[in-house]
Amino acid sequence: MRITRGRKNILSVLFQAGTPLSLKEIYERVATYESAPDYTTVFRMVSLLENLHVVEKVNLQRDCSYYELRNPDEHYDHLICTYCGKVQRLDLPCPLKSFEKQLQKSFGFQINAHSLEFFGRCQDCTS
Amino acid sequence: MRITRGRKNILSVLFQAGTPLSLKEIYERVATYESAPDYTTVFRMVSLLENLHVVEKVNLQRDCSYYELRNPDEHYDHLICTYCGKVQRLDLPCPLKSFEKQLQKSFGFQINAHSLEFFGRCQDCTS
DNA sequence: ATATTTGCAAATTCTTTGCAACTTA
DNA sequence: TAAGTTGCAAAGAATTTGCAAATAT
Repeated sequence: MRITRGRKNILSVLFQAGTPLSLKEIYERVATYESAPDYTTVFRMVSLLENLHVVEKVNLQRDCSYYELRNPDEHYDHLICTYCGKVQRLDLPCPLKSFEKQLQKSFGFQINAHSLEFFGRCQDCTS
Repeated sequence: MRITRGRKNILSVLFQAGTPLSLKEIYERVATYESAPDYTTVFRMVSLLENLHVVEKVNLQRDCSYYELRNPDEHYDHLICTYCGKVQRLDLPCPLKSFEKQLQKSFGFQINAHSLEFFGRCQDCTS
């Protein structure tokens, strides 16, 4: 696998984002760089990164998929404000670790991953 | 709002399902009934029910949306087997109630809903 | 009779693929 | 040069809408 200029730029966009981005958003942001890759290239690059578990798909209950960088051993849960649209990562230790062990025991279900998103109203939209 | 035969049938399919269904699946199942509604009707009915909070959209990380009946005051988390595709409802008290309160306090984020799905290998696929 | 609901066809939008041209090691 | 990568165009698929005909109250 080759590290081309375009790919570096896509990674750079993802790295700077701090919040999940749609393919369209990645494409638009990367378009401001030199040698901007085309939409298909963004799609293929993100799919590749997803297969390598470097990028994770996040479901924001909108009309397309969103993606964010992750570490192989770490993943994020999210707080999604349905009023202003802001998406925050939940920077707390995931509350489901022990629950997952319990599930494993009671149901014999071996858990490899979970997705957890909270929807509501953020501080700015409450006050 | 009128309770037509077609709508009754759609509700009946959802009621009997016990697991989230895609629009296509609902359409196919309802097609075995008398006076089967067309796909668009299924779409519109399910959208309507979703707006009324009678039906909830579930993200199974597949290529389309899935829907299931819910009670106004209750909702389901899911165990999704990525080997055989089986989807089980999690019939345990949701482990996030107290965590949500904590979030409310520490982040000032007022939570209205969450989606929680576990992915892994079910008992049948482990043995 | 009036308002709602339905079916069909077609538009939209997101996602994905084929292939020839182009790079990069 | 040989393999991987890119762009363009177009295909596929899920979702959504317009509108006239049909139906329920």
